[in-house]
Amino acid sequence: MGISPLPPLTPRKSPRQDRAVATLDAIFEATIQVLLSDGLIRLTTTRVARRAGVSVGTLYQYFPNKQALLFAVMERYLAMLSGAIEEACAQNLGAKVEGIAETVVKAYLEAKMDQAEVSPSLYRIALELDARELIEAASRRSAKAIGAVLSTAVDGRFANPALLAQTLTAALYGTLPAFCHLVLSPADGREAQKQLTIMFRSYLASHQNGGLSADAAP
Amino acid sequence: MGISPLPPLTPRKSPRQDRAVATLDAIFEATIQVLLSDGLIRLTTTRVARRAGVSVGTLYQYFPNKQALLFAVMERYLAMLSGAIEEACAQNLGAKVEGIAETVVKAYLEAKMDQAEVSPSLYRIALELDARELIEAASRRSAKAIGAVLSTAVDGRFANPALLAQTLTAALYGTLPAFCHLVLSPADGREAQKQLTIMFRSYLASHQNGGLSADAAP
DNA sequence: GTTAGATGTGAAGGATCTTTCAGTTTTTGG
DNA sequence: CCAAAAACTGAAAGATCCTTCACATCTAAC
Repeated sequence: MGISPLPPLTPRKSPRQDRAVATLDAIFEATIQVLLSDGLIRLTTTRVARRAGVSVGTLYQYFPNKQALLFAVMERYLAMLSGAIEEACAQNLGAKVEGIAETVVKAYLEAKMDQAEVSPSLYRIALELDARELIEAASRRSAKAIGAVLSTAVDGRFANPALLAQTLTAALYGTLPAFCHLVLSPADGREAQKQLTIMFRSYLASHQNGGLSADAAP
Repeated sequence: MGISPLPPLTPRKSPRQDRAVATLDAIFEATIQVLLSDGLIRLTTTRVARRAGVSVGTLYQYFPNKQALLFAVMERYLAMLSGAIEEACAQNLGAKVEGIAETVVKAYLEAKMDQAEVSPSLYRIALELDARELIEAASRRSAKAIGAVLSTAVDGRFANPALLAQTLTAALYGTLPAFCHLVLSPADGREAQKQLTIMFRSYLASHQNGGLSADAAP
């Protein structure tokens, strides 16, 4: 086993017509379903295709191999998460710090609760293929958005909003692997939201108006 | 797909000679190694056997199928965990409550840190095959041991030591899936130990000498 | 209506895997 | 030292699975 050829992981082609978009959606949905009902070991390209109501050939038209499919599913999930955060941030430009903290946490957890029952399966993928870069990329996007809202907050100027945003994002995404193994009940979700909001608010308050030097960078 | 035949998951036979014990150990170790280097999808009975320095046939002498092997690996890991707790409890009969709390947490986390780098892989197995019953059995064993020490504590009588033990065990094993996806550094381990010890001590203190009614059972 | 490009099909090749079994080697007990 | 039991071997059958490819079908634009 010398230098492995490193099979491509990027999609093979993008859909141009509407029905192709529908096909792709069906494939993604089917992948989740198979993962849920059959497990990762028994997840088969043929099985996924059949569940999606397509033929295997169609699947391979969009993904060069099975791993690329799993990667794409993971990517799509993370994009949904960071997308929700970005949208929430965009709608809170110029708001107050308290409101920002609450909105960000709420956006994240609501997006997560929507996918509550599939998240354990996605976590399984993340463990299997090494998805660190994917997760980091998503969290970088979120941090950028959060940094942007923070610097527009009407109350309080932050010495280093980017650093704060990075910390908050880490806390947010850090709880992801910790919790996504279990299916959160609505009650659990509410409680988690409450606790995280409090944490974020106090963290931000301690840095408000230069409360502490936050510029020390190695 | 009607009623599936439900393949057996129990070991095929037990080792009688020393070398057979060594073989089994090698197989277990090899399973972990393959899981670590190749992932769950590429974990193959042949691969495991080769890494263990045995032939496939030997592997199938002890396990009726691949799933039984994975189950056994999981079982062995959990037995180690609950075994560590049981031993710690046995050596603290008649001790003080503070000491008991500290010892139990320490025993659990030390056992876990020993296996730090394999724990993510084991978690992958736990997700794949449904290991809930296994985990519950292990935590029941631990709860029994903890309940026993608590009822012998020199200071303080507990109204319902079994209930307290059950709660503590849940907290302990509950953090297992939450944390075992990451490789704990020694520093993280120390910090976790500190926090859990504090939590346990205060929980126990609040119930000491009938501080609260703890007998409400549904 | 025609045609080029986009999309979809599914049988089949080739690779890999699980599991078995007939036979060999090692250990134990006498 | 010998026979019976235990342990081990590894080739190979049978089952899956990944992936491709030659071909059919559909869509859009002229």
